[in-house]
Amino acid sequence: MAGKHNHKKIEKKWQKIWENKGIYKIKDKVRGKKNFYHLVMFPYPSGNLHIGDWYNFAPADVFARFKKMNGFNVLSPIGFDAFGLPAENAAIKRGIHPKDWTYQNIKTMAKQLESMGNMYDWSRKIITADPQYYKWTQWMFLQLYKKGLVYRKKAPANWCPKCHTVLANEQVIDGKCERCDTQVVQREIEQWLFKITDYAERLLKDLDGLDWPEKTKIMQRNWIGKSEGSIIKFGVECQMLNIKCDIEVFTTRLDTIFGCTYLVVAPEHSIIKNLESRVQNLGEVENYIKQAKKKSDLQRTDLAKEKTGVELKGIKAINPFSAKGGNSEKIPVYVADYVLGHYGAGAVMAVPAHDERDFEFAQKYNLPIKESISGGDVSKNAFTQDGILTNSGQFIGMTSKKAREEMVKWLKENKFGDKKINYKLRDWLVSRQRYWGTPIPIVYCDKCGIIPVLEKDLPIKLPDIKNYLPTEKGKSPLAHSEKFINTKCPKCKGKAKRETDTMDTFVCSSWYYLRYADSKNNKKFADAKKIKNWLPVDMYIGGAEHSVLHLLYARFFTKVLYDLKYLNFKEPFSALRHQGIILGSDGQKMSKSKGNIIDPDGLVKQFGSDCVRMHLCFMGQYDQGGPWNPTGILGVKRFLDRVWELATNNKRQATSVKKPNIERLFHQTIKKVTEDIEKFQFNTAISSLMILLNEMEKNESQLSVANCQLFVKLLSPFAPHLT
RNA sequence: GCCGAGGUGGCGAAAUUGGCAGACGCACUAGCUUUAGGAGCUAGCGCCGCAAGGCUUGUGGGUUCAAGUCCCACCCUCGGCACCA
Repeated sequence: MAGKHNHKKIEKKWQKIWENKGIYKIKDKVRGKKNFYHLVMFPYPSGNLHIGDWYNFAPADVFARFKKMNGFNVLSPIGFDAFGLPAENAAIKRGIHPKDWTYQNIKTMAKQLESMGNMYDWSRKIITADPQYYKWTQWMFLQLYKKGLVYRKKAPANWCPKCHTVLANEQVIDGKCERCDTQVVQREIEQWLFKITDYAERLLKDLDGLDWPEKTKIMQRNWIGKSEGSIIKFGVECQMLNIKCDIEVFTTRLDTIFGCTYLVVAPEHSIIKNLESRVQNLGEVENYIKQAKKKSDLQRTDLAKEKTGVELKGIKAINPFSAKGGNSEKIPVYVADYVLGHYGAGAVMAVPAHDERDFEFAQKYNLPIKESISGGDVSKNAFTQDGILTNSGQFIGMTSKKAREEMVKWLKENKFGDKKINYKLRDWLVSRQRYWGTPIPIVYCDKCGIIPVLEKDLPIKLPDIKNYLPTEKGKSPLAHSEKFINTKCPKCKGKAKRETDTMDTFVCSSWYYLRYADSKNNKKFADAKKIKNWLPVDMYIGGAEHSVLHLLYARFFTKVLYDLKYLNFKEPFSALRHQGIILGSDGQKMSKSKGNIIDPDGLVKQFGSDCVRMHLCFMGQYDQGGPWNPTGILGVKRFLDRVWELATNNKRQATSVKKPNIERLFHQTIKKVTEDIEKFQFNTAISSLMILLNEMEKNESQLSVANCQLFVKLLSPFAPHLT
């Protein structure tokens, strides 16, 4: 064994031995061992394994091996998130069929993954674009459908003009498409949605018990955006009135209601249509609404600096508190696009004295500013904090908090409103007008209407069509395929047509962690017993970019399946860790155009997989990332060569010479490495191993074979191929 | 604007129940060694200074025998949200 450390030969050798012996084929149960489900977020087949993928998978494998050495029966599976826009766009760009492109990439990437020497159980591999897999994605859709959690709606949707498809709200970043950076526009399309909002409260509450980064939990909480307030009915008065109606508003600051000097409704608000005949300046109003609708979401927020609106002339609202007091005060009603149609009641009571937005609007349109909470100077600025009520009838002198309680009581007693909780979370739009995705298992029958496909008819296979390019009209490419669309109605057996949209790829990844437990099952998405053996996931590792998307959707699916009694747990991922992002040596985000991409294959060739794995662990804090240092890896290379020298020295005496310092240092290092890996502090674990090696070399003559073997063992989660 | 994370040598970073700041590594310098090296070994390496000595954890205050660590104010960088009433 002595001689220079030849990583290429050794790594190949061990990888072959591992494979032949099948030591990473994990049994569902091993006597005397506890199961540990260790999972990395599966990659999408982009073409090549990126250094960022390595940074996710390599340190994660260190943790998995560590757990295994600690006596757990560790499942560490891998697969491919194969459907979706990124893969499809890349294929289209190269003029290759998405299927060919994807499966070709999977082949290369599987090979690259094997070169890492991770303890993956390849026998459980899943590919979400395989019919055996998406059969169950479709089955999931049907379960949600049965439970009333799927609905169809024609509504303005985020449309990416370049990808030719609708996007979920979560996929629109700064008004642009998450994938191609194109400005997203609003477009009216019929589409399918999942009622994730039904689960808002549970998605919020169940975060508390999770061992997740606090940051991620906060991001999810903010995304769900719970706010507690009240709903208030303002009476409406028109000239020549015989219509009696109300405008409902939502507020969290009921205590400020005596300062309300006008109402604002969103351009989408139904009151405008309903009272059309009473609006004296209808032309002006309609024109304003038209202008507002033209704006994209981005423009609506970009124009935040300058608020605009139009009064609905001829319509007045009556504050219920003043109405009851006898001298009902009539206040004007405006339509303005700073009020959102989809949140709360789509209308607000404007209190310029105590709300910055209303203040700005009131100043611009010369509306009265009436103080109702003391503590600020409302002639200069809106005073938005809580305080003591003034100018507020029977509530004068109360604190804001107390007033809110008393005023809700009053509202309820007088039937003018009630408490109300609102969430920012919106339903999950899952229709995609694209080829490369799971077909939605729905059929349209002239007689029976919209009918779900029967479970026994699954999977509805994605046809191999040549014309897979997205269309500008907003029709899925599947609409071209006569063979695909024409079918029989599952109910009346008459002629019917298939839904041609495919599902958002996040649907595929919302349940894949369950499939690994039983990836080849033909009868169920996974056997209940096998699920019980492994789930929930004990440690989940992946990028922070999924903080709200994938992680929220997966939690939603788990809860639905729990309610349907398929699962006995409510949360899929008990513990979660994120890796940081590795930047180019120039400190910039890696990209082909900047030419700063680090190629992991080249590094492995030059330094070996152990060295690359270890360097990634040594770079710094795992969740931090940072610029790639091109020379830093040399230190790890030297270290591994020195370990090799020490470990392969045949002349070493078998009997241990008791050297107290060394023995003590061994104990300290074992403790430190153990604690640090548990905490994902791989960098300091390695540094302690380096310190130990330095000491060992200084006392080389006194080292025993056992010392060296122990050292190699300590090192083995990081460098599993050594010796 | 709001929420979150962070700011320590030339570089990546250690160290926070307050106790010698800079472990470990990269780069660098000198010497040894090698036919040669971008290999190996030995030594040095926060900054200023010939030295004695002084200074040093984003900035400014404060608490303390003692502060990177605690308190107050502010600046900067990164990530997220963004008219959510």
